[in-house]
Amino acid sequence: MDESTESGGHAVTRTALLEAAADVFADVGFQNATIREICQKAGANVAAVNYHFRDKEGLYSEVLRVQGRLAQSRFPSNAGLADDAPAEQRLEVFIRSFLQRVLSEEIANRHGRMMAREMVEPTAALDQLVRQIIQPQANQLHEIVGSLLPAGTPPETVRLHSLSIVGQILFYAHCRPVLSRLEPRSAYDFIELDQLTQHITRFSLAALRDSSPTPTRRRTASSSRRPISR
Amino acid sequence: MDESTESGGHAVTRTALLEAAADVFADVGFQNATIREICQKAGANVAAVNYHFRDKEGLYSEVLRVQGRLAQSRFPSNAGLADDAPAEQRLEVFIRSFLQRVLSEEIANRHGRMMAREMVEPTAALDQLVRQIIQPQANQLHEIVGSLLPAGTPPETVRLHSLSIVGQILFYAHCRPVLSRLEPRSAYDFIELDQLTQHITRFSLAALRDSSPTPTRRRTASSSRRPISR
DNA sequence: GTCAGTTTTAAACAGATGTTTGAAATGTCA
DNA sequence: TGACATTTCAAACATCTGTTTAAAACTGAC
Repeated sequence: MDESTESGGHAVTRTALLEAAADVFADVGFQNATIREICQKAGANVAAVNYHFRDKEGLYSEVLRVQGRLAQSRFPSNAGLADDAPAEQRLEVFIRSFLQRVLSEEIANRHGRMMAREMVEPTAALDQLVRQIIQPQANQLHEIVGSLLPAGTPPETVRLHSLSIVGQILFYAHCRPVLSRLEPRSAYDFIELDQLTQHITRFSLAALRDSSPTPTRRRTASSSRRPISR
Repeated sequence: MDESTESGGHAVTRTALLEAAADVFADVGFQNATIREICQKAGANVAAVNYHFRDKEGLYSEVLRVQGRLAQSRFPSNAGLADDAPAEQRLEVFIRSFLQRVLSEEIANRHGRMMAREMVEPTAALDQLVRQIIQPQANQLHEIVGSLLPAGTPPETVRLHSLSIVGQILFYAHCRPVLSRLEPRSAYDFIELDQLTQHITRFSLAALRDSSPTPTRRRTASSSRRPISR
């Protein structure tokens, strides 16, 4: 009953389920995925999921685990760049591999799409994901951004700048449906990785270079200074 | 049977349904919302939705319509700013009201949250939304960004820069679950509108000022030049 | 070949959910 | 008031979906 370690033993059905489930979950998300569709794709009986993974959620979190490891080896964050490479270069590499992880729809990349969904409509698995995958990447980006900003920049400012970079990247993952409707015949549908990487890198580097003192409170036009209510 | 124009006649149930539905749809999205919960909140019978709006989707699109008009008057995009105000100022106002529309969780703002959901997990209503709401805003932003970039900047570059700005904004709307988990005790949960507006405005203005020639193709480190497959 | 353990299977179960129905209630207007 | 249309209601209907069950099929060691 302990399946926690995929302990060899040709569990062909189990593997087929993981494979099919990855496809379906990445395509339609946890909620909209049906066990029946997954089992059909896997050529298995409806009861197979419950037998091998306890329940739908067990299958989901296992898929997340497996695909996570897969993605990590497929698109390593540092992309084989030396740790002492110039920060500008490390930023570009970080942005490129992030874009690949999240945007690429090749078969290898169901993880990115699952992550994108998990960010917007979280399941119970998000906590684990944040700890194991998102947090380390955030730290890495903070380190890069920190070394691109003047020494002594407060951590909060570093964080805000990092988030501005991540936001630009994730936008293309989250809002693709809107983009393709905005300008159907434009290049939106057919984004080239290099072009996008270069734009976001340049845009962000320019912003970082020009980082004015620190955005501590300054009154501006028509500002109402009210917190965004929760 | 033609309810297309809300033709007076004190249809109290109809109104209550629209009100309750706006709450529920904004909270949990179209899929996860149940007619039974909406009707209970509205103090109406389960059949009421089908009677007044044909079906669940009819109710949804009507809610979207009504809330759209409401939001437009609540958070006007130009925020009462003169059309000939300096572009820098127009950008700041644009960013602030966008943030308000999308992030604010006050009662008035169910539309922003519905839009955010619609962008990530579209329903049939997205086409209409893009045409009526998103497209005009995109044009407005393009105009602002265009006038901040050197004359003669190709439209594609203007678009990329605009998207970088929108991405920063929407990030906070879409990824809040992740943010609050990343640093639970930090200011993530309690974002102040002014601080955020100022950061994104400065970040973007700096990037726009420094807009290098045009990011037309240049080979960089470890670049693989492969399009992001669809 | 037998037998214990594992895996698969068809069927049914249980609950949720959008929708329909036909009667009852309510409102409108002459 | 009485006749007609509109609106509400409880109940049932039809699907869909995750899960369980108990029997059957399979596997591998002896």
